[in-house]
Amino acid sequence: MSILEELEWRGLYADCTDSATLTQRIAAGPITLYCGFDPSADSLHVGNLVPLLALRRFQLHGHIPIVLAGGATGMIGDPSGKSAERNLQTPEQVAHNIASQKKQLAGFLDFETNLNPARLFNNADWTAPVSYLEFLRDVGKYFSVNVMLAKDSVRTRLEGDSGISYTEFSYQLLQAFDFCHLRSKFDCELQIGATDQWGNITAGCDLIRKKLGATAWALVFPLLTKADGTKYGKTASGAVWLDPKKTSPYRFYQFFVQADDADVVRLLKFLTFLTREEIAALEQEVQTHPGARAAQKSLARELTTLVHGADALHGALKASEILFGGALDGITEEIFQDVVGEVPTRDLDPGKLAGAGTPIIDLVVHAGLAPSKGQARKDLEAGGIYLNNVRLSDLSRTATTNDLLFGKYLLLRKGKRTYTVLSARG
RNA sequence: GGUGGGUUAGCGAAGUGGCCAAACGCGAUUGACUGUAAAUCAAUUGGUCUCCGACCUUCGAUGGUUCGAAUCCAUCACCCACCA
Repeated sequence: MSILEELEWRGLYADCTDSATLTQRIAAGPITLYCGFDPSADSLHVGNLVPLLALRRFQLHGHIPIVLAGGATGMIGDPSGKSAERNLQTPEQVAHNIASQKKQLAGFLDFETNLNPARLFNNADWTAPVSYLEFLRDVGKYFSVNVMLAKDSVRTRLEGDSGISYTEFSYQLLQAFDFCHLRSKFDCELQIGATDQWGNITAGCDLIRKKLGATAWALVFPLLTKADGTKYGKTASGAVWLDPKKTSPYRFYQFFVQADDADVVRLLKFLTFLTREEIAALEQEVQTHPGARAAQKSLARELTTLVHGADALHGALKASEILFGGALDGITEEIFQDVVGEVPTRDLDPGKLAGAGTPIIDLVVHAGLAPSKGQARKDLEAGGIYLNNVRLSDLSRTATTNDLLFGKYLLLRKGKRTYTVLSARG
């Protein structure tokens, strides 16, 4: 199966500038391709996985992937998919974000192989030295404003209330310049991205044709959305990050375990390297034994291993067992330590537990599980507060030294799965 | 610039002198059921406390009338509509 056929069955093929010639080109031998990543945060999130893994899929098929960090484009801001003008990031922010993302980007591709090593560039390297006058003459001259205005990303903004600044309007030129540069210096013939990048990518293809008289292809895949049409990768508490400091491996694992039945097969195709047969088997499972959620668990296992490694997966599985398993009877301190690492932790003055102890309600507020004592009381009355995984019902209940696990921890829980560990050491 | 209408809790929206911490809907939180699901049902949804009750702070802002104001009056700010 060729890379294009594989993308097709995975549902990753949305559009291509010329699939017939691209098919021929790919059959003829390894192709160099790239995808850019926007440094709008200091970590990648699950939404970035689709393009990143697509690069990896190409590499596995023998092609040469280039990861492009948007050190230049990140200074401007891509208007695609945005309904309003963005605030500019400071150069320090962009530099910081690039540095953090670079490490993550590097983890998904093989830079060491002799055959088709991946490469990583920062577009600031070739964009920053170009003067404004040079840019207008060498790049701007090839663009028709009429065409630029017709791009979706620009048109929706012009039709909306907020308009678009000259800065963001110019964004497509910068991205086109990148593609053109990579085409001439590194023989990069293909750019991939999500469908919202179509306009920016084809701008590059046009520039390459006009300026270099060469061919280049655009290949885009669908945006990762849920069955209800909303954007995938967000939870109530924000994006799901790849950085373990921002989203713990446990939460990362749980995010995928909780995938909807209607989404899980598509997610397996988009985000894992499982084979067609393996995914078909899991799809069968979803239909015959939905309650077992084998597909969700496979998805979560695959991705946690891929992003965080086997050890982190082990910890996340153990923590899940405890946090969803119920009673804490007989657990060892070693296993509990996994939980401590995966759940928010707050310090607690050990003196507060001495003698009569501290009311549970105060601890719930201290742990950040309730915004006020009144709310904490209501949660407790409704049976939604657990100490060490035992439901509490007594309003006047206090926590004392006797409740400490291993002499230093209190495991406080609200509802089914919101936990905080109170650490009373020292 | 003129005339009229509006600004109420996370959002939408009732309330036009006391029974208003403010109907109702959505959202959110908790519980039951369940598959760590969906749907459904129930409770809660300004704060404090000695919590079946009491108190404190809220209805754009400030000041006033009144025993009593989200509600009446004045000024200011912002939004909308129509007219120029």
